[in-house]
Amino acid sequence: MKIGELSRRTGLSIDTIRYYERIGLLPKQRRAASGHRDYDSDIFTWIGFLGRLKTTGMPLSEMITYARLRAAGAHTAPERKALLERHRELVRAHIAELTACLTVLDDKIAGYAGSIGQEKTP
Amino acid sequence: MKIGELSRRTGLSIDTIRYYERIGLLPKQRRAASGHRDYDSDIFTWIGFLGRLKTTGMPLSEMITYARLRAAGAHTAPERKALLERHRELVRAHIAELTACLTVLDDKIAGYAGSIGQEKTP
DNA sequence: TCTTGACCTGGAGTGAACTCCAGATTGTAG
DNA sequence: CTACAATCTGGAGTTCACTCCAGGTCAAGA
Repeated sequence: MKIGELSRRTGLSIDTIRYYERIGLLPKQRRAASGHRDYDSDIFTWIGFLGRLKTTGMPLSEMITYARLRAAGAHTAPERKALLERHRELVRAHIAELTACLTVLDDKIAGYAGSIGQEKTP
Repeated sequence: MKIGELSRRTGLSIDTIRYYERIGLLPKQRRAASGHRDYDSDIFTWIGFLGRLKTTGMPLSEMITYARLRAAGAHTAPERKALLERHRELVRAHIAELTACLTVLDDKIAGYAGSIGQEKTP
């Protein structure tokens, strides 16, 4: 699969894919004779996982750390596990924070519902 | 209250407070004779609310929209309410997304737990 | 009064994560 | 073979949300 198709199928722009490769998030890709990058479908698993990390707010720098550990081999598994566990705690905390904010939003909106036409709340 | 104290009590840096004023998130502040900004404690409510919006991922540009509507008077209440309702939906969606990712993380971590020492998972 | 710390402004600089560009190849449909 | 679409590289540019700086004014304690 060429980069254009990978882009279409992952939603990442072509530039982003090349950028991720440059910074070490994606492996230095094997090239076709033409010099064009040639991907096989294994890449979807990895890109999908990176997407999860990204969605949950992990900075690229930390994903790169993870990618490097992964590339370094099986003996880094404990470190990777620890990294994910730390991240999981952050995500949990973030969800809790968002949930609390949601309540505040609800209250605020409820306040507007009651006061439209003559309100004065912040 | 002067800007230094406000900074200490809100956790926003002095520069950030001035920046927020410049971009219209905080009102053009009344000054003491010295020219120094002079805040009263009403500001905490507003800054606190902005903090909620920020935590939930609202971009500054949209907070500015909200701030402008608020400053324009009570007749903008319906618009503000609609803005918050739209935002609330985004937050809900985001929480759902994070929760789903959390499950993936859990699985991944569980996978590591079972395979440390001889694994080969992504 | 002197000094030190807080505050002022306008503007430049920063880091994160892309995004775009020029100029050169390569691949492919007609 | 021609034209045009896709890809390549290295590097510059963009957006967001701050953060820092220079050069100056103001204030409060010894």
